[in-house]
Amino acid sequence: MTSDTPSPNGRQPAHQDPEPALLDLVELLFFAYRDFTREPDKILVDFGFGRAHHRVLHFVNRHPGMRVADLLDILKITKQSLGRVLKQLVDEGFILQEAGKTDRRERRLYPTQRGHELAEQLVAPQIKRVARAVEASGKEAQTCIEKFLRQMIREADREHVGKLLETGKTHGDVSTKPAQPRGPVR
Amino acid sequence: MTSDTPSPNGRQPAHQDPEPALLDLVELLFFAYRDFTREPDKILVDFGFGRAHHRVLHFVNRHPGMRVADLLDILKITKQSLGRVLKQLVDEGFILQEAGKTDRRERRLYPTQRGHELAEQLVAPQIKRVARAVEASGKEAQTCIEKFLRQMIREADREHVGKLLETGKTHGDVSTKPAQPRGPVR
DNA sequence: AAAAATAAGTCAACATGACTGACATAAATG
DNA sequence: CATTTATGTCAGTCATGTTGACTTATTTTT
Repeated sequence: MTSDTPSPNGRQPAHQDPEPALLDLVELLFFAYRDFTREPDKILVDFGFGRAHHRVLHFVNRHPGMRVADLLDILKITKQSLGRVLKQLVDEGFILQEAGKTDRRERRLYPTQRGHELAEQLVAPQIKRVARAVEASGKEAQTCIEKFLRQMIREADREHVGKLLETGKTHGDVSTKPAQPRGPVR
Repeated sequence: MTSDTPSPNGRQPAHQDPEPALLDLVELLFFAYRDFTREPDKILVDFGFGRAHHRVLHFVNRHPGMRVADLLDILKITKQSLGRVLKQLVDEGFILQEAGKTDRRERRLYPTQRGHELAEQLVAPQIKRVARAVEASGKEAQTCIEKFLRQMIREADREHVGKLLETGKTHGDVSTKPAQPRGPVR
């Protein structure tokens, strides 16, 4: 038994939180994320896709020329799991594969026109939601929100993710030079 | 084709973002959440449970006396899905059910001692992670982070969630009066 | 008191996306 | 030539979600 007085029937009273505001953040993060993924999920249904497809497509769209190994590294799923959704995306013309120029074992991944469009369609409601939330929080809040989210990433990955965000900005095709892979969404 | 000049082979160049900082937030949210759920996931394995169990147990622990209908309402999953994990949690002694005092159709849900302890064990790393991230972002950041996360919740649910967070603070048992249900985690 | 509505539980069937572990192929590297 | 690497694949399993129809107990409404 804990410090709380237990009911005679073995039930437990609600937990007395040492820092209620932090627990609120924990729970708000759940709700925020739940709704953050809702709109894309709805869109995906029409394409017969699921979340996994979104992740992969988002990555590849933001990082044309990304390798399978890079995806595995960031999604942290198994080859099997990735292989299944990737194959579907390729078969249905959303992603195309190409042998690496310098290392022909590699399969470089690129979004097709369709893939690019779907990726945009999926991320649009997420950007809109974030944009509105930032505005409603006061524009100056953006800095601390970004800081907070970065700090939420486990220390071992933090720098890596930082680089991914950077290289995501440098637009151009990366088919010749590996380039750091970058973040998915959801 | 979009405004970007497509490669001759049908590949698409990386997307030129209208507001790169917002897209960063979108992706950081993914990474933050990914790592936010990692530690509880690891713990759950030892109990033969998954994320669904975490959600249900968290709810019930924070809201003793919650009804099945309340859980369904907030988790937004089907009775079948909830039923499966709830049954496991009951069978293995983490949650107990009791007919409502005023309305005996209801099944009021309560954490047992074990359930209470597991819920605490699961939320602990999440609180720790949030606490550290808040501190590293400057303590004054907490306000705008909370604002932001609240605004990320879809408008239709925002007030409801606000109430849930409130009632979660009022500690006591709610077996006689329904009380607003409250937020899960993850 | 009979009828309707509500809370919960249940059945059967199914889809998605994750897992494991072993193995195959092609190509690069030593 | 041997080894390592990048990728793909086979076969099977599990967790968690879905749908829709139906039952039971109980409360509420007419």
